[in-house]
Amino acid sequence: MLPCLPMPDLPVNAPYHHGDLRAAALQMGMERLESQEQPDLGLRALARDLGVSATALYRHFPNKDALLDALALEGLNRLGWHQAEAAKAAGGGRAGFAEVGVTYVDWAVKHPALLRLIYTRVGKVDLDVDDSSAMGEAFRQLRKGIAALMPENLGPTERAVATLHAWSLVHGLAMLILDGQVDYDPEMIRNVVLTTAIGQTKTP
Amino acid sequence: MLPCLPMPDLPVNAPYHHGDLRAAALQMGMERLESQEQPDLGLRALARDLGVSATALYRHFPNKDALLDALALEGLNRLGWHQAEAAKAAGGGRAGFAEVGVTYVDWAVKHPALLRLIYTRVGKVDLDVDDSSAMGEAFRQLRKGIAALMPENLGPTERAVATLHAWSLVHGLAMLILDGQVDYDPEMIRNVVLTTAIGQTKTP
DNA sequence: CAATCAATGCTAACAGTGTCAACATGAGAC
DNA sequence: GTCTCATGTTGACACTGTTAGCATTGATTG
Repeated sequence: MLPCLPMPDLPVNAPYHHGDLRAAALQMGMERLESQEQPDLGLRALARDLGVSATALYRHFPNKDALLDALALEGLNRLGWHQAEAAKAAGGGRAGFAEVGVTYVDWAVKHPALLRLIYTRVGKVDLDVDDSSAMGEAFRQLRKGIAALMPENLGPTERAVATLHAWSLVHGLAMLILDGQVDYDPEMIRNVVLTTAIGQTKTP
Repeated sequence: MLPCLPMPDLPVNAPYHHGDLRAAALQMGMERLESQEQPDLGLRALARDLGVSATALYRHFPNKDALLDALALEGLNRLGWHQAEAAKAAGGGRAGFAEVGVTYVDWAVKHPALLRLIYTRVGKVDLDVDDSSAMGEAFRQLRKGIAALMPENLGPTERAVATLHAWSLVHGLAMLILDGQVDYDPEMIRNVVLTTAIGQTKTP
C-alpha cells in the first residue's frame, strides 16, 4: 500500500550530478519484477516513474535489451547465490539433494517474472561467441553448483548426465508451476525430485 | 524469395466475400513460427503481408492476444498429435518411454518459436476459471498421453508423481536446449530420460 | 580561480505498434 | 430489388523504441 517508498536513502552511489540513474533504473526494474507478475519494463514507463526524461536511460544502456540483460544478470546472480546457500545448508545425500531442488522451485515461485526474464534473455545471448560474458559466467556457476551435489563416485559422463537430469527436472517443474499447469506443493516436489536414480546407466 | 506466395489454392474455406482471412492469418502466423526463431507476429505486419488493411483482423480476433492464443492452441494440438503418434509407435517399456521423451525434445528443437509461444500463452490463460477452454483441454490431453506411458502397476499418486516427473524432465530439457544452455544430442537425451526410476517412493 | 571537456540530461522528431470509431462495400436473405 | 449484416477501409489516438541535436553540470585541468 506504499505507492512511493518513503526511504530517501537510496543513493547507492552518487558519482554524477543528478544521482545514480543507472542504479536507480535497475532498482526500480527489480522492484517491478519482484512485485508484479507481468511488469512493465518499458524504457519510457521506467523513465517516467523515475522522474526523468524518456531518453535519459540511453546514457546508461545502449538499448532496451541491454537494460533487460542487466536485470536478468542481477536475477541470475541472486538465484545462484541462493542455490549455493541452500546447498551448503542442506548437506549431501539424497535428502539434501531433494531439498536443494525444492529450494530452486520455491525461488522460482516467489520470483516468477524474474525467472522468466532470466530464461528469456539468456536464450538471446550468443553464449558460444561471447563465452566470457557475465551472463555465461553466472550460468556456469549455477551449473557448477548443481554438479557439486552429485555423488562423488561417478565418472565424468555419468556426472554430466546426472547434472543435466537434475537441472532439467527442477527447471521444467518450475516452469510448469509458473505456467499454472501444476499446483505448487513442496511435498509433491520433494517426491518428484526423489524419483531420480542418480548414476543409473543406459543399459536397460 | 517469394514476396507473395504464388499458390492461389489457399482458400481453405471461403464462406465470405474476400476469402477466409482468419485462416489465412493463422496460416501465415504458423509459417512464420515455423521458419523464424523470433517471428514478427504483429497485427499490422501480418495484415500488411496479407495484403489487407491494418484493422481488418479485428473482424476475426478481438485483439492481438486472441490471435496468439489461437496460434498457440494450433501448435499445442500439433504437439499433442505428434506425441500420441510417437507413443503409439514406440510401444511400452523403458526404451519406448525414452523414445517418446526424445521425440518431445526433438519436436521442441524443430519448432522452437512455436513451443515458446505455447508456454508463454498458456501461462496467461486462467485455467482454473476457464477450465473448459480449448487450451485447457489440449493440455489435459497431452498430460493424459504422458500418463498412459506409465507402468500399470502403480497407484494413482505414484502415477501422478511419475507423470509430473517425466513431463518436467522433457520440458526442462527442451527449454534448456532452446535457450542454448545444452547442446542437442539425442543420445544424451536418451540417457538423461533413462536416468529415472519410475515407481520409486519417497522413503529414503 | 577560471576555462575546458566529457558525462549526463532534455526536447523534438521518426517510425512503428495496438486499438477504437466511423464509414464503405459486397454477398446473401426476404 | 431491397435490406441487412458481415467484412474491410480510413483516420485517428496513445503508446513504444530510437536517434539527432542542444543544454547543463561536475570534474579536470592550466
